[in-house]
Amino acid sequence: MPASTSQCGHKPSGLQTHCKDCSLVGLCLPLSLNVEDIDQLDDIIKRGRPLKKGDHLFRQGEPFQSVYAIRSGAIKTYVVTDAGEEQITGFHLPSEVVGMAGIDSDTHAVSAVALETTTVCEIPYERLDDLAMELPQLRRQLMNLMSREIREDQQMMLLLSKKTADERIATFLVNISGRYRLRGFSAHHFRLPMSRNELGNYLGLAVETVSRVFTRFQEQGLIEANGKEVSLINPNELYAMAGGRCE
Amino acid sequence: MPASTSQCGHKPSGLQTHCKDCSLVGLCLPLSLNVEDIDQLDDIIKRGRPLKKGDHLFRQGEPFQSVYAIRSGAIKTYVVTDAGEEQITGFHLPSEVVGMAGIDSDTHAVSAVALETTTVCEIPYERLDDLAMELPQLRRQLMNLMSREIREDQQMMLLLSKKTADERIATFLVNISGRYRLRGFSAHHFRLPMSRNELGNYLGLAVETVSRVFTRFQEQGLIEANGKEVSLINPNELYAMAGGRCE
DNA sequence: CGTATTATTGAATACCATCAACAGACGTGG
DNA sequence: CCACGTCTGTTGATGGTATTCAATAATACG
Repeated sequence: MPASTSQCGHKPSGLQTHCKDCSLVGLCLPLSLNVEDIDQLDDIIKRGRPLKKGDHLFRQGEPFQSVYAIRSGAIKTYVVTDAGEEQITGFHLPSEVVGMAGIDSDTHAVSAVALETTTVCEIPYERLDDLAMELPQLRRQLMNLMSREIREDQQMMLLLSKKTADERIATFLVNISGRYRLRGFSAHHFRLPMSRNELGNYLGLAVETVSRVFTRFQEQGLIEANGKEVSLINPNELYAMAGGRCE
Repeated sequence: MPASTSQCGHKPSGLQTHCKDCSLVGLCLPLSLNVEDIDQLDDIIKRGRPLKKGDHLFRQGEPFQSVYAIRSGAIKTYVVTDAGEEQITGFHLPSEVVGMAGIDSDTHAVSAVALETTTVCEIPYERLDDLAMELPQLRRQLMNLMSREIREDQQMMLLLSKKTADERIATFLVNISGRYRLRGFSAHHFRLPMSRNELGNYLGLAVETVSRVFTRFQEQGLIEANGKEVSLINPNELYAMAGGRCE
């Protein structure tokens, strides 16, 4: 199954696509730019060929030159400790921008890898920074994106520090459901792009715990799950269990 | 004891202080600005009277108007869940900037409270944003600050997700030690501005666990602790235990 | 079609939280 | 200055939640 891009009306943008034709223009960096400004941003963006599942977009420690907006597919970002264990820091869907944790150093702070076939827009940071000088809206949008990421990471700290396994999974499901809806996909039925293992890693749980909670949620009639296919049967209950704040 | 400002040569800046006279100029927002640019930044900064321990600098949900650079003292930031429980998202020392998680909304995303007598520089965001248009260095520094915060939050996610209680405390001690050294204070002897309770909350541990780890570390000759006074006896061992990455 | 990876389920263990009691620090007011 | 109450910190005993270990089942992949 060709994943997300086929689930709704989004056109999988071809290599030549421009920002103004992209269905994600209302969510992505160009948000609130006027037409001429969008063209300027468009000029500095490089559109590469698709990444296959498992391909790295960049690796922790590599020279930092660009940030990347996801056009289709899904990306996970992760950090590795000295001990070699990895911590997934985020799953990223179309319109989201990855790589911003590397801005203040000359190397990438995280690694980014495709979870499925994925296309991205590469945005050279030097040129983006120049452009941000001229376009106040763009500068604000950049700051907003980073601010939002800080807020989401802090919500994640809350989750990892205070929530039970059930609450973590519920929070995750409600959160990703909302993000799919924002992008025009079904909020109640979707295919998770990540494995149970990656989900557990991200949520601070063992794989087995993730599995157990999924089966328990099914027994309780909260969800139906068949591998990575998930349907939310009782979103309200999940939302309550998640403790409200999910986005 | 009048806390941090008396521990080394830093002059506790009076109300009239300007950025160019501030001992923190090499760590704070003005970093890498030239003299004239610093004056421009200086013009938009409001310097208020000190906050007493327990005073709120701002509260989650209040209108977002400014970010704040800490001049002396210490601040904790925290989020509260719908259930009313709080998660501390950071402890902040002089030269650090708080409030940036609220940039992309019109309300503050976290609350900020003084842990001891604290002075701050208020920086109205609208004017900072305007100034960022003219001063490329300032814009970069702002982006750098946010980028760094994202990285630190992600390291925190790693800690909360993967580390044991011992590793968490060791990581915290090594981290704050380095931050004190950066600011010209002793790296091996300091007074923690937060309670055991707050430390546990931040690190995802129960108060009792924090207490036990502190006593165990003392028995092992790693530290000496007397309430909030802490000496690092064997920093190398602590560093190893922390798993390297601490900043 | 066979192998490797991923997912599920069960049993035993470990780590930390919780509960409870006490000790010490702090601050207030007598 | 000391008595008092409150808050914070320490220590011990117990229990729960999630991990770990182990085995099997299902899925993906060449």
